[in-house]
Amino acid sequence: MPDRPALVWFRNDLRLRDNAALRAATRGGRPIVALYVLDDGAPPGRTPGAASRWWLLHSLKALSTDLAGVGVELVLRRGPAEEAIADLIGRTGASSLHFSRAYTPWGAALDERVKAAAKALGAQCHRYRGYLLFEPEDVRTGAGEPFKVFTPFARACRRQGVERAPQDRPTALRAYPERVAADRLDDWSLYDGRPDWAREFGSHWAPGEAGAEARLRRFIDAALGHYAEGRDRPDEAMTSRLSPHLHFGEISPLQVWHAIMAAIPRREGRMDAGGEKFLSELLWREFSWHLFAQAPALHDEPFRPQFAHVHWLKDDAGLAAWRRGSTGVPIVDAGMRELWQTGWMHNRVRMIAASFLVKNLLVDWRQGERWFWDTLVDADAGNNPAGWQWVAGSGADAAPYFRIFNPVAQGERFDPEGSYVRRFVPELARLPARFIHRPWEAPGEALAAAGVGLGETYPRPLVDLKASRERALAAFGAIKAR
DNA sequence: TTTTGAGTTGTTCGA
DNA sequence: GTCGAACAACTCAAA
Repeated sequence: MPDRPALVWFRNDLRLRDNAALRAATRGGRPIVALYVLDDGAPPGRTPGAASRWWLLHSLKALSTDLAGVGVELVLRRGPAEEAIADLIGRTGASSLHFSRAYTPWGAALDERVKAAAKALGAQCHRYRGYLLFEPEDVRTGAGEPFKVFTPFARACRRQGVERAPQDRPTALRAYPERVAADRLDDWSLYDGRPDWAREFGSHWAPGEAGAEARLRRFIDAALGHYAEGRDRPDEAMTSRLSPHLHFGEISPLQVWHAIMAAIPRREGRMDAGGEKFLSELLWREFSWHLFAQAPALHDEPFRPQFAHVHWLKDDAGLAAWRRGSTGVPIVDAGMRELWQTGWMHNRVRMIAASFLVKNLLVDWRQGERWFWDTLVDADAGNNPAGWQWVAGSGADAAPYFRIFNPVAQGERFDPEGSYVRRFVPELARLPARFIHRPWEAPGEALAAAGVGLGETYPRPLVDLKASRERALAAFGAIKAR
């Protein structure tokens, strides 16, 4: 009887390096069967959005190519995953199953169903960590409770430390010699290009493990040293842009952590500010998932229950204008158009655009979360709702509700020349810097000279910033009086 | 159990 | 232009 293969189930770990499941499956020189299943068990509304599907398509192509390079075919199947896995175990006689743990409530439930299915067929089931640096249940307060505040959470993580080292990619993979029935990637219609709304994505992103590693290297070489200040500047390319790569697991947070640690020069025990700041951002990702583990309805219910009583406005026209990037507030519109054109938005601008929707337009944060979920290539079931709840003030460790971003002040502070606005809102490109973030205050001659017709080539602001700020203070203030 | 210090990212106003 | 105070208590985490 030939060697019984090991089955590797790829999920959000679309990489060969530092992939514990893949590595364990190949141990002892067993042949492997590599599987990806389209359905991750997500409920309606949490299935991957359009931008995520574009990324997934290209990431799966990259993984298929990488695996083919070592003679292994990536078998594609539709879900339910437990059925696809049972079918493959039956066909190949696989004696073991290896996969990375999922942290979403639906993914965790799927883990259990898959375990049961494998066990029923006599296959050994092995689950590995990888998506996070710290397992959500491993970080606890002195009282044994999960954390609700970032700073003590981060301190606890740093105390625990990151002891593990990333694993190399397995050498000498052996493929299961027989062909297995599989779907064709093109039949999944992850992105059909009609219309070709993602046509620019390819010039901004390189999905796949090689692209992820190149992005990390470039970030460390070119930006890490200036990250502490530069990370807030949407007009400069100072952020890592690793978020989609991390989301799909083309690189592991452990690989990133180690690369940053190796790059940080230690000066008299004090670590470099940029590197330290970036490690802290990685811990924010951990914190989001730590919160998600405490609040499985994170995208749907406010972490602080009293925020369920905020009196949101139903403003479909305002919501539509926000989505389109035609609110009349330049930094907000630039961000929303960056999102549409590239599938990504700078973190600073995410906060500004989200604050504008939630506070100035008083639209329910869930509406914004949903749009980001559909349009971000890094849409993540932990980070996205946690970020929105932070802005809305309903999160565990959120901004106080009276902290309302002034998009003009933010624009002038973080995009001082207006070059970010000029890039994404070309109809304002010729306005002088002193008016670029407040075109409604520009004198007629300045507008005319720049070819701007307010209300014609570029909209007037949807709301008065001062008045809408007051309105938000009143609306949010009302819930604490309860 | 009680107490104490602290908490990502801000804005506005008035001196 | 710059600076400090007010904004609002509240909850968390640890001593």
